[in-house]
Amino acid sequence: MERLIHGRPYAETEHGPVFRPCAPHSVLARLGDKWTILVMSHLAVASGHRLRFSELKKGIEGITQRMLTVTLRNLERDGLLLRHYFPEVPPRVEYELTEMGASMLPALEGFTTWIRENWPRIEACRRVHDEGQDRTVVRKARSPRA
Amino acid sequence: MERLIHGRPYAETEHGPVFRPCAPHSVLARLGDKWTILVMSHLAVASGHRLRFSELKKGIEGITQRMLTVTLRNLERDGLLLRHYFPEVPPRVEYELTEMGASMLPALEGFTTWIRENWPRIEACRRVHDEGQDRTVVRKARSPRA
DNA sequence: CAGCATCCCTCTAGATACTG
DNA sequence: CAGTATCTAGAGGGATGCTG
Repeated sequence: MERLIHGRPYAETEHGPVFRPCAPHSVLARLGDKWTILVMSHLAVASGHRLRFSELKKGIEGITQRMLTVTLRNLERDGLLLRHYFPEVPPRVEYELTEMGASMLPALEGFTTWIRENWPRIEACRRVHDEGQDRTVVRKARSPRA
Repeated sequence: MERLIHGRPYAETEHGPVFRPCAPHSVLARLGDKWTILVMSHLAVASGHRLRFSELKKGIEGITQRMLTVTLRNLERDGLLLRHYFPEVPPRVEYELTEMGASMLPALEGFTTWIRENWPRIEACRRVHDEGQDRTVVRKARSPRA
């Protein structure tokens, strides 16, 4: 028996529900990395929806050449991004979201709205929780991350 | 000047758009980790919307005690999860999503729908791309991850 | 039962140097 | 300009052992 809960497929078994090994996870993991969403967002708002490597690098504070390259290659591999190479001297490369890539951000919009609305509360919860931990001993914060 | 694009705030500068240091990223990074969504999904569909530690462990294939504990503590820290401790012998602990936690999965639904619809295409793109790389030399696939 | 503590290994991101 | 190659520090995650 296959059902959907919150858009996720799962099977009902005798031991309770079991969720699928999770195709969504692979996508969420990609989005959860440090630079992917920033790159996609910049391409989405760019005039002509295209940007050169150096324009992306300038527009994204703190990204290194290497990480920009890696992020772009991963997006290209997933079919979310096109790479246009112009063999000039000096070389010019332009990046552009594919149709699928461009359709992803609007699909995410409902969730980003939720995040914006709930973020202050999440932050407040973290502060309260972390203070409660800091009795007499300084402990490592649990995955600060960002 | 502050605007919204796809639900994300950004500022228009003389050098082009600059996105905020990204509150959403911290949330997406949490969701992108290996177990968080599985834990939340199980709690969402559980009868009574509560599960014991051991029930979660049994319901999530492959998770270790340590990772389940870490995941639960992180969710608790963010105010997405409540921990109910019953000082019996042997001890019993039940976990339950908070109102905020329960509201997160429905907010994510639009996006998980997008993922389900586009996942086959993403997979196909990856296969094609990876084959194109495998000329004469076997290279490491770029972040297989899942 | 529901954990915490510890060890260890892998993978990632960042820094740096070099190149077509 | 737009990368690639290499090195390293640190986080994430698994295995194991111990405990209130």
